[in-house]
Amino acid sequence: MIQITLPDGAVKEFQSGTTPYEVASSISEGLARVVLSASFNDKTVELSTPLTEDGALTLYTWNDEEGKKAFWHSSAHILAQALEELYPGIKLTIGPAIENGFYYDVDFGSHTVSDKDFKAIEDKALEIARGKHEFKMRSVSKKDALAHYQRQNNEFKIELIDGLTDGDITFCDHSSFTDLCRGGHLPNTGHVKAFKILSIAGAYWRGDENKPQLTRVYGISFPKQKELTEYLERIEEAKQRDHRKLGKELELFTFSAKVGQGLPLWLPKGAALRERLENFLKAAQKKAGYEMVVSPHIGQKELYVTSGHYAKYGEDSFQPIKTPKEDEEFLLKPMNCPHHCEIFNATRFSYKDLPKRFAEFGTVYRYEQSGELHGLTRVRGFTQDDAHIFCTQEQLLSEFENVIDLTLYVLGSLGFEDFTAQVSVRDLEKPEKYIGEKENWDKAEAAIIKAAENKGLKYIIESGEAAFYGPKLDFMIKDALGRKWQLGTIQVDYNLPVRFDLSYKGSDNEYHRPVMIHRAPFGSMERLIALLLEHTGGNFPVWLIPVQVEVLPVSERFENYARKVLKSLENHEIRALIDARNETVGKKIREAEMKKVPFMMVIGEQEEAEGLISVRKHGGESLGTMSVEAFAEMIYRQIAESVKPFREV
RNA sequence: GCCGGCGUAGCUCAGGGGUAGAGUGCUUCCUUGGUAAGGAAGAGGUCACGGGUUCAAAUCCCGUCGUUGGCUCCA
Repeated sequence: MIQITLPDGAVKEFQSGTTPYEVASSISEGLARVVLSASFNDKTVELSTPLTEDGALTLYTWNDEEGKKAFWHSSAHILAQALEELYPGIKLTIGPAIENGFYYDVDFGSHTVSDKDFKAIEDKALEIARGKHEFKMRSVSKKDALAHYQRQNNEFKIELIDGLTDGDITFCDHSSFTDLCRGGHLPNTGHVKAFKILSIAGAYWRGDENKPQLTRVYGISFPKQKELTEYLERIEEAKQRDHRKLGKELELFTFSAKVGQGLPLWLPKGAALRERLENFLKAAQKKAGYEMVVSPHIGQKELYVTSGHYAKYGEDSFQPIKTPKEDEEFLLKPMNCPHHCEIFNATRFSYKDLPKRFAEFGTVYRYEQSGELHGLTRVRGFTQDDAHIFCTQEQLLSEFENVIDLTLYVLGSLGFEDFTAQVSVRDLEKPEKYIGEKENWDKAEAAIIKAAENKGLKYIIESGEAAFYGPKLDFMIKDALGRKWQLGTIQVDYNLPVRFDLSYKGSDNEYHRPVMIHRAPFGSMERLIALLLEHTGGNFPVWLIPVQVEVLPVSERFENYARKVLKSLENHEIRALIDARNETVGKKIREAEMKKVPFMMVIGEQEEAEGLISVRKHGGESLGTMSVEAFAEMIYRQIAESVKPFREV
């Protein structure tokens, strides 16, 4: 007999050799119907794996991440079988479950797959699913495993098996299909009732662009058709919040092929929005002890050779600008740091002057690969809300913590509650990617983690995500479709101070090297506004929204009074427009609603007679009639409540 | 940069080897209105660009540019 501990702490006794599925059945018939996978002593097992020792068993259903993972992993097997049957001779590589669905990377040989093939693949997959084929794991010797894939000429699987230890190799069979697999499946294919191919994409073998490119087939599957339909509807809804769509509708920004790829053009409403955001941050930075500086858009090539950026990115950047003078070359600035280093160098500072905090909304230009450009989130010209803090080693920790405070204040004020704090450290296996001394990297990484700990920040550590000159604390935010983007970033840098020979006079009358913190709470104006659009669906908070009020005269007879109201609103610093077109009120309201204007003022006979305004909120709620002054009071109060000033330093 | 999709009126999109379509916006007129679309008329397109196939190309093929879903990259 064996003792099985269940998640609720209950201990039950079973015959040795009992399977997790049988345990589920013993608990209830209902559970047995919905159980999808299991883990035993924190190791993934099949539901059919006989348990032969005491241990803790967890059963997973569709409502658990682990259950979904098994579901989608199993679906990847089904996809692979379907592909193999439809396109004989293809080579399978890897096919994991992902956050939403699964994919399989396949070498299709000479066949080109396109969306026209999706239907056939889906039909075949569903046909396989309906066969209720059991997933069965079996151990295979390394020799047999290699022989299996040598017969198929599948160099990819052979490479995978080469990296495995003999004795640890398992295959999974279902129907007539066999795949190299670690396990974690559904009992059988019959659980999969809905199956959809989402897209295909090129993907490099092992994520290395120097290796062959495979075709990645993305799919998703569900236990019920209805859930697939709902999933697809959610995707469609998310697309309604796409910042590229909203930016066009709300007249914030545009692109022009003539101006160039990835170079946004800001329309009046968008430019004014940027200005409000800049002023918001400037006010907070002023309280936090920052000083604004200004640096030019270009710098001599030598500047970036000194900083090390030229060696790292020179080839892949906008190429140097020539001048009439021979051998003179300038680069469009791809970052502000070197300029700020020279600003620091312009003055001899004593330890009593530090920290120096130089801030600039600096526009930079980076030649991003064409395939990387994406709306406003990845562009070739963008404005960083940049600042560089030059401080002593002793000040580093508290300065870093202060920047965390500022960043959290900024994110909070803008309503970004759901972010991931990511400590981006170097990849210890690829030291060639980084510059600087190991001790300094150790110090810098330790300082970031310490600061995050002190601030009680919940963070994750990502290796290999550091900048080439130093580690970072990045604030990652998801867009409408769940893609993660880096907004705020705080970086510790021991390298540029050396390269620019920065120093300050210490209390010992000796020169010392300052430490540098790079930081941008927004990240960039462009990306911030993109994410803000996707998070709010364009319903910005009142203090930010381009048009706060639309004045809607009921007919031409009331246009004069409506214009007086408009003037009065403007005198109260309220951003208002008038819609004096020859249209019905209903139509004007509808359009103002669609433009997401938070307040509408319908102006007719009654309002004019009383000298008041009647206020309708976005969404339909009526606030009744009031004076412009009373309205202004209300809106001021609302703004004051939604965006509080940064704490005094 | 690589793999796939897409590019038709200002915008959203349908169509598709035989003289270019809708809705919306725009202009003008009628209507003078009360909280999510009042009515009529009109203007507006080298069907992204360049080649090719064909009696005939917006449509099929190739290339370029732009865009988009991924991969790689992201100072």
